[in-house]
Amino acid sequence: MNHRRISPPAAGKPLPPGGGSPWRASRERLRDRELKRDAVIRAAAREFNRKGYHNTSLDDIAARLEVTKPTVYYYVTSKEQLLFECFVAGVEQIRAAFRDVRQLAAPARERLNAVLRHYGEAVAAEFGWCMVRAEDQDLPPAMSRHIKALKSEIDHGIRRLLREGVQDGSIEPCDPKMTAFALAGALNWIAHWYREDRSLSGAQIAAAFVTLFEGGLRPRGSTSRLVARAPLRRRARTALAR
Amino acid sequence: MNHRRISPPAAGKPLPPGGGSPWRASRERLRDRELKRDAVIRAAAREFNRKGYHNTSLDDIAARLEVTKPTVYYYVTSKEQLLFECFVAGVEQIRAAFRDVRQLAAPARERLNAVLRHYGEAVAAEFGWCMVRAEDQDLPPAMSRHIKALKSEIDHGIRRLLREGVQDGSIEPCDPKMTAFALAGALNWIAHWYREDRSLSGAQIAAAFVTLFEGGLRPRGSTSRLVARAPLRRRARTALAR
DNA sequence: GCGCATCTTTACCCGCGAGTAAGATACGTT
DNA sequence: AACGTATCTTACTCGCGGGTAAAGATGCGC
Repeated sequence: MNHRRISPPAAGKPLPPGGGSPWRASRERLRDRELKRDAVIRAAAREFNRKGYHNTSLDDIAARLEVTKPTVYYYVTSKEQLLFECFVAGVEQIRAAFRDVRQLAAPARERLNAVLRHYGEAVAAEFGWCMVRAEDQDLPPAMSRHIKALKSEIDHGIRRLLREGVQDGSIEPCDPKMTAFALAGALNWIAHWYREDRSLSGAQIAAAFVTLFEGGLRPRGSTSRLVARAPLRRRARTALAR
Repeated sequence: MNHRRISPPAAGKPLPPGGGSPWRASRERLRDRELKRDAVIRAAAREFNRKGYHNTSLDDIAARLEVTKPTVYYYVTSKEQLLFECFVAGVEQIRAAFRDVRQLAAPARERLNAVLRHYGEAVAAEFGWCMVRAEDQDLPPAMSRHIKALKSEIDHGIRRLLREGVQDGSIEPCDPKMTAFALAGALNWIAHWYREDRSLSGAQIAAAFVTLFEGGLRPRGSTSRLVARAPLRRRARTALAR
């Protein structure tokens, strides 16, 4: 998503022709302010994504918006808040995925897959980096607690779906905690490399991952070709611990 | 691994009783220096792990070692180098895993599993955080390139094992690139949460992950109980895209 | 065209933390 | 004892960057 397409030109309603009440006018102004505020947050997300939180100065963000630093502070109270807002925006997409899926009648594994696909897309999207790489260390305690709560909510949402899946038989029995960590980890990690390698869309990546999660590496079905040709390699010299 | 158990008391040879040549003495001093240098790097790794790279000052590291900042600079030329050394130390463990496994006669999937187990343990260990969360953004170009090369080597090592597995039939056909990303991502992510939740050992986590990677979520074997009881949930209100 | 609110700028402050210079201390060697 | 080297400390420098004060610009209602 390119914020330039959205913020300064402000595609929305070009103020109603009837001329408005004083209230109307003030509401319009407010709307404008929030658009600009969003643009600031988006710009921050982009820069954080490019250079990392600590390597991004507010001057950088301001420059990217072609304004000066105090202007940024006019819309936001601190750098921390900027990161926080990005985080929340990213997480919100995932929470939405859980809400959507709750309405479905499908077995838990399919609902889980749907969530994971949205999850992966969110991580690959605008606020993915902020959502995933934001360290609670960088934020004041109140925000940090809030973020942890949100993360925990998502984590437990996944675990819950896993448990339900084991119950309804659509998921192989497993440790929900470890499994949730593995799934979320694989998806979160997308934020680390997707910046450099955008050869696939977020949706494609998510789909590929879900396929792996579902089926696993070990071949299914006909066990015939399983042992087909394990070529003899050099003699084992080291006993491989564990 | 607790560096206090290792570095200052210096478990190794307590200087040979024969008394030494002047050379001997100077060698002993050198040895001492390198022990201390290691202690510095370990201390840095611990602090980076606790508070993050940017939130850790060299004064912090020095204080942890009960020395002053210039002492740290006596053993190391910059903060960046500190991070770099930690990174390399962590990666080295994983490279060792690849070397070990190359000697094995097992099918590729088993060799891959062995690598992944070592990988997971390394991430959960002392330098795991540095290896995994170090952003190339934080390092000067030369180091950054070096790190990327090492990362790439590991990545391609995994992809190669995947391809070999598909060839020898021990691994279900898959996209090696995406699969490698997923596997490594899940394991890398351990570094994010293992600090807070140490209820399992690195080896246990790695084992659990490998089990999931191998088998996947979808139940195997008898398809009998698969459709057993998918309880009808609320009607689907939203069409779940994709 | 005046006054007021909104928005943006210029010009600053200031603390933190990386990095250093130069002097103490300890110790082995002669 | 006297020197030299390795090690560590005290006491700095200095720039970056988060944050702010206060003065313009812009525009809207009257």
